[in-house]
Amino acid sequence: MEIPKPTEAELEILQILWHYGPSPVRFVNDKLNEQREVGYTTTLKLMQIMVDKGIAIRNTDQRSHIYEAAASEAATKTKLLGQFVDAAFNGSAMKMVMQALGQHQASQKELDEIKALIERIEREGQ
Amino acid sequence: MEIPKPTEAELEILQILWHYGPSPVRFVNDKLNEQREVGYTTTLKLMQIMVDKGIAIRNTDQRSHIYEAAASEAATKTKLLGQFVDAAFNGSAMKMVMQALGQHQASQKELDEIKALIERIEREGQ
DNA sequence: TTGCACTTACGAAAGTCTTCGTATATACTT
DNA sequence: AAGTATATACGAAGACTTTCGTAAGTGCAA
Repeated sequence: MEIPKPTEAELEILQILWHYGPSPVRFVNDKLNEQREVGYTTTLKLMQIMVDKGIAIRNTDQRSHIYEAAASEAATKTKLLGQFVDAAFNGSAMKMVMQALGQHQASQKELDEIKALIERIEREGQ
Repeated sequence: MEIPKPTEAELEILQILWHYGPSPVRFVNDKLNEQREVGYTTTLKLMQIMVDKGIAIRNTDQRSHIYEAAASEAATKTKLLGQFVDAAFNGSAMKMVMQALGQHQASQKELDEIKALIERIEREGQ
C-alpha cells in the first residue's frame, strides 16, 4: 500500500533522479558509473524493481523509457530520517541533532543558518 | 577487520545492552518481547552472530553466557549517523540538521539546549 | 536488407538477514 | 535417580538485495 523504504542502491538512483529530473536508464547508469562501476542491466533491473514497488514511475512512450521519482526528495528524506531516528536515537530527533552538532565541526556560516532557523521557529511558535 | 555496521535487529539488541549493561540472552529476549514477539532461539542466534562479527563480546564463565556491546553507544551512533548522512544527505550533516529542525517541532527547552550547544561550539572554535 | 547498436525483459546466482526447529548439554527438584 | 526446565549449538528455510548473463525486440546505417 505504502511506498516502501528505498534500499541503499535504490536511494543512489533516487538522488540522481531528484537532481537531474526524469531520466532514461542510460543516463542514470552513466551517472552511477562516475561514482562506482555498475553494469547497465543492473541499473535497469533496479529501476524496474523501483517501478514495481511504486518508488519510481516510468513513461514508456518512447523506446527508451523515462523514469521519475514517485515521491519528492523532501518527503522521502523526512521519512528516512524519521525511521533512522526511531531506530538509532529512540525517536528523539533532538538527541540526534545534538550528537551531529557535537562532533561535526560546523562552519560559522552553517551555525548562523541554524541559529536563524531556530529563531524563526521560536517566532512562529508563539 | 573493522567492526561492521549493525543490522536493524542487531541494533535493537545493542540498545538493550547499552541501556542495561552486560546481560544474558534470556534478559535481552524478555526486553525485546516487551516491544514485539521474538522467539528465544532467534535472539540467541542473533547474539551469537554479533559475537562472530565482533559487535558483541561474551563471557562464557557461567552456564548462561553474558553478552556485552563491543563498542560504546556514542561511538557506534556517531558512525551510524555518518553513514546515514553520507547515504541520504550527500555527506552534509548540516543539511540533515536543518531538515530535522525544520519539521520536528522542537520544544523550547530543546531549542535552548541547541542554542547553548552552538554557543559553546562558537566559543571553543575561535 | 543485412547487420550493428541499443533497448527492455527475464531468470537466476550469490550474498545477507531474520526466523525458528531440533538436538544436545547442564542444572535443579522431587 | 528420573524427570523437568533452561541453556547453547547448529542447520536450514524463506525473504530480500544486488548483480549480471542471455534472449528478444527495435531502429538506423551501409
